[in-house]
Amino acid sequence: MASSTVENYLKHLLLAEEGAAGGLVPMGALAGALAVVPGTVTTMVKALADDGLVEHRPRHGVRLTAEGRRVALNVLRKHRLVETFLVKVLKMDWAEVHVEAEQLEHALSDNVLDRLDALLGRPETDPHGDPIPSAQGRLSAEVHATLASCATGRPLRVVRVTEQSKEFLHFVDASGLAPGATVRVTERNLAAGLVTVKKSAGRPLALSLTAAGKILVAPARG
Amino acid sequence: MASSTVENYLKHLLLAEEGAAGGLVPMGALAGALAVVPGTVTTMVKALADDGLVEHRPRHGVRLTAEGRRVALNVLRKHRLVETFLVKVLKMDWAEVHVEAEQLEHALSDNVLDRLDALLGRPETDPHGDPIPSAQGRLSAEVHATLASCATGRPLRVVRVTEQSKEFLHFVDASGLAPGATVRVTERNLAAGLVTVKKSAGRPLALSLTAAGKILVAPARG
DNA sequence: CAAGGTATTTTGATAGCTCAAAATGAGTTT
DNA sequence: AAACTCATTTTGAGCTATCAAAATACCTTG
Repeated sequence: MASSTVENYLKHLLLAEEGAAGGLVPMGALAGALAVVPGTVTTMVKALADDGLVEHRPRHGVRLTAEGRRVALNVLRKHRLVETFLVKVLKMDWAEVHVEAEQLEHALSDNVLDRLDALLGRPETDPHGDPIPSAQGRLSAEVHATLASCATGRPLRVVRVTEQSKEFLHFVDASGLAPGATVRVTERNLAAGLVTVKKSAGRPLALSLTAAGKILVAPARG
Repeated sequence: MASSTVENYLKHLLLAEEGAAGGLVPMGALAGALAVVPGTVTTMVKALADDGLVEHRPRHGVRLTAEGRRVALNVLRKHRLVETFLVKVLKMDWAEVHVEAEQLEHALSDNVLDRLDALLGRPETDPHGDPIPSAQGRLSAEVHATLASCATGRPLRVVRVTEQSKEFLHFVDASGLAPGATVRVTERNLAAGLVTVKKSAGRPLALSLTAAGKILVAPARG
């Protein structure tokens, strides 16, 4: 069994690979994600490479092997299903479940996982709209537009929020921008780095481009 | 935060104290329960004593301090509530939940614990009939008779099964002796080390005294 | 091309938990 | 009392995961 440390390295590597050029993740990026110093990552990555879980290109970066990816997807599946359970069944605040799932994902057996999945009706996304890897290790790679990239006018449905911090999620919730909400971009001011959005029944709301970029959307009523 | 190793030491110490003469648990007993060598226990217990979680009487044994007991009860509460959840909500086999709970008990926050408790309707016992410590750390100390100690004839209700092994629990289940069942002791043969029991609608069943001693009962319709 | 800057790797240590095996203590047994 | 037995403790070592800080490699800039 992979220790929870190993599981965390692989999970963060998987997350970092999405959108990393060439799939090679720099050691520093991984160190940052795991909140450890770079030297520690070098040491651990070499051990993971010995176990065939990652491929290490010295001084360039690291990437998952097929086997490492398999393990990482299973951990991510646990994480997202646990989050879904905590929100749907235990009625917890979606801003709090990330930290809880961070612990539970390493303690859940595949057996319990599958029963949880069945209880929840085999959901495809978690409360943040993040896709849940299937038991077979398939991860939806749908690409979405963001509130920062959309033209003004058209109605949009929020489908995903790609940031786990409590503060940001509370803000999104309070602004009525959680997944499922319908909004319209009313104004984009790239120079000022601002976009303004409006819910059908609400006052306009200004967002930084950075914040808006974390809110993924799809055309509404498609 | 106590590491899961520390939590395990304290939990097993709590379990071992029940029924230990003078409340002092010999180092060897703890070593056996934790499946580590005695030297390891000596080392760890000294560290726990430094942290004020246990009291170590060298060459005699160890016992929980008030603080250690508080932590241990919280872990035991998590363990038993998780077991209850796994059986009641996820419909898992009661013979399998012990090992699962062994992992999950260390990953569950107090917050999640309380919501789980509420979801389950604040149960007082787990699926094996073991009492669940309250959030305030109160543990029911009810003493029960066992199938090995009861006189023949009177109707008895199984209230608790004090053994976690898969094999034993499967046997108990298959024999219809799970908590809630009603039985009668029909014969006791101390010389042969056997008791025979009978369910209202069933054939007689022979049990060793050892096995019968693990099945706790109360007078039926009392 | 030499000089700098930055990411990465190496080195030396440490904390937590464990084992094997030798040493010790304490209570019998003879 | 001397010898024996058994639990406990001590000693020396190893593994995993971490850090701080020095060394190294690579890329860019002057």
